[in-house]
Amino acid sequence: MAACRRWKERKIGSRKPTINDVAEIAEVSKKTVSRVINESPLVNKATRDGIQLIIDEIGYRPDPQARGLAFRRSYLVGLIYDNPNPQYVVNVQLGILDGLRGTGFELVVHPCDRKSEMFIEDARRFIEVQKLYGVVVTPSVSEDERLAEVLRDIGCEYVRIASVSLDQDQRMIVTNDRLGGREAGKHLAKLGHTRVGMVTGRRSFRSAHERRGGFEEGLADFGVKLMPEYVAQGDYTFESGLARGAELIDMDPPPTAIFAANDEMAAGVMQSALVAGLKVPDELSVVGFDNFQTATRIWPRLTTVETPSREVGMLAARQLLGAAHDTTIEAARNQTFPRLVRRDSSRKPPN
Amino acid sequence: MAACRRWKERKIGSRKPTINDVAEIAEVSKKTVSRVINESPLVNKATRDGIQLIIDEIGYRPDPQARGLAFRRSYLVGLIYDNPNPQYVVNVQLGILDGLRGTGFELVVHPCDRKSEMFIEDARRFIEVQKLYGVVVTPSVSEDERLAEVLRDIGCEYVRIASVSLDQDQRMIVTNDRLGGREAGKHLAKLGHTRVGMVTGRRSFRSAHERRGGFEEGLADFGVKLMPEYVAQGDYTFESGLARGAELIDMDPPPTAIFAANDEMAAGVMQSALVAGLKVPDELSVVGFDNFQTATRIWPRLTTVETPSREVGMLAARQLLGAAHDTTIEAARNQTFPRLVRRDSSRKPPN
DNA sequence: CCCCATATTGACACCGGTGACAAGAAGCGT
DNA sequence: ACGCTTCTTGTCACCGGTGTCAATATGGGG
Repeated sequence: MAACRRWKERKIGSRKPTINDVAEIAEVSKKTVSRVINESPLVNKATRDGIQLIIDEIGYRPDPQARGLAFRRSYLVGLIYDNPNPQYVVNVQLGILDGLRGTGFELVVHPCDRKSEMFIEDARRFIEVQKLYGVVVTPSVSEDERLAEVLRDIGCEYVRIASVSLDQDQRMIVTNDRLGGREAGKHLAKLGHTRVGMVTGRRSFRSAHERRGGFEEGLADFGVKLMPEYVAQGDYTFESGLARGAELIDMDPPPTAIFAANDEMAAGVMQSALVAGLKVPDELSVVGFDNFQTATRIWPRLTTVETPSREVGMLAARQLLGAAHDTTIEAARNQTFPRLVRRDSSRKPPN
Repeated sequence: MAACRRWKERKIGSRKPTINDVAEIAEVSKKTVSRVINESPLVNKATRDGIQLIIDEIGYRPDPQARGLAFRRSYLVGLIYDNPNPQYVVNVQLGILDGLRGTGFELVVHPCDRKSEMFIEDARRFIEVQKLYGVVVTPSVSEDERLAEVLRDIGCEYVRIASVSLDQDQRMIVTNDRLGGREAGKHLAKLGHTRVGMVTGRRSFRSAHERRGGFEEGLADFGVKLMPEYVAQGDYTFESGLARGAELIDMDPPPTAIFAANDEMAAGVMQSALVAGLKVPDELSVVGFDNFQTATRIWPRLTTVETPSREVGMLAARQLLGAAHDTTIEAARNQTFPRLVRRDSSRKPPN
């Protein structure tokens, strides 16, 4: 084998080795080498081993562009998102990369603006031009059926991440936000809260309805009812949490606990409580959703519901590739479950 | 022109049009079409216009893979980072995408672990295999000279983002953290603080030294000295801010103001003040660095120094591509300047 | 020993672009 | 009219892989 290293020095120099180099050294046709790198079963074991040895020795890596050209698709996976929360995006990204590691696939990011009328055409062009192998779509774009249709139309593999199953086909990772909301509701009800408020998420996000619905269910499990007048419409921004929180606190009587549909809004609610001179958690309990960094940076530290977003990304990537290497040992899970993280912003109601 | 659309229907069907289709419709050789899409000046204007019309009409987009194969490089830009702060990463990412928009380049993300011994080889493989056109490197990997050397070695375009200029060649975006530290120092000194503490950043990060050095300069501008015993070694994590903050507060006499080298640590310091029953800003002023979301989520809202990270990303992308389209109208700026954001966590010292 | 099915390999065109170079047309001076 | 530039375009091989199909061994049955 040292021979082939010398061979390499002389013949290839510092150039990146190609399939032709491997073929020449192994004295076989490039097609045979191609079969080896594609793990075709039609190669004699001895031949395969010999070629593999040479490949390892000279450090040959097939060129994804050439391969893609011949295969008519690339070794790229796209991440389509319009989620404004950086922590979420980065976590999902990391998760996808976890799932992609060692597969030769790379991740191309593509934020988009769902409000723009061009975004569908944009995404389509992006996918078609790059011949993406597949894409992962996060909320809230993942809820756009037009996009899903385009994806099916152009025959691109895809996985949608969403709080709830959106279609019959299984190309989804479901985060079960409803169960998360339920955890929050049960938690507050068990603590003894009965006059409970909520700041909901942006109406156009599916998760907003799931989280609210789940919350009501969780309360109902303990016979507590979420009264409509204690429900304020937020939009997942800190500012809306601040404003709606202030309104709820201002009611007579005020709620003894507020569930905000995400941590950003929960931080807003806590700040409005602070401004109003209300002590959290003694006079007001607050529960959030997401368990992002903010949850532990504010004081008191926020009780919240966590969705394992990095794991979600990994599962999405696995599912995407599973469609390729069609036999992953086990069918990857296609959903995750939220869990309650108890911290210092919730306790039993006063008196 | 309607003719060529009909032509398309009949001949191409729903297939993605290729350069051959364009050539056939225009009745020229594919090489001429190639010249048009590459904006070669060696094409007759009439010919060019005719071909361009057809291209637009049938919606032809050159295949980046084929182009890349022939050009021996891809139309991909890599982002290499190991920065743990999601907000920073996302901002830079968005900025790069801003700078890439409309150029046909796409962004491939590649987080890495600087502590791993393989990370250099990893990055090299990533770049070579994907034949990246260029890469953007963020702190703190950007400070790794071995990586820079590898990049030069394999002839990959690159731009390093760092707090201070690291090499003679101009492949950098400099964020001038020293000036930011100075702003913080001047701010506290002007408020009248003289017994000032600091929690520094991780020693191995260049920015930590810049921010500290700048801070000392800013204080010195007003005759204030940063006493070594009031300097605590942090590592940019919230936890270190919490611990070092508690220690500083515990000193006798305690500092009347603390500058933390990033917002995460500042949040920690503020939490430790809260725990110690110290009122911010009345009894203790706190200033951070970064102006990330956390700064406005905690209470009181944090006075901090902002680095325009999205703009940094955009400039990096521009500079990268500037090397390609070698005449951008004006030489893009290659540095940014921090600015102080005054909020509620700093005021004049007590008594 | 011959015939045929199976296992293994290679030849060749092709994916969709590009570079190098040559060829044809047009304009110019003589 | 002729030779020489300059402008414009085309031919052909090539980038580094793949699919198709044919060619060549190999082994078992009659």
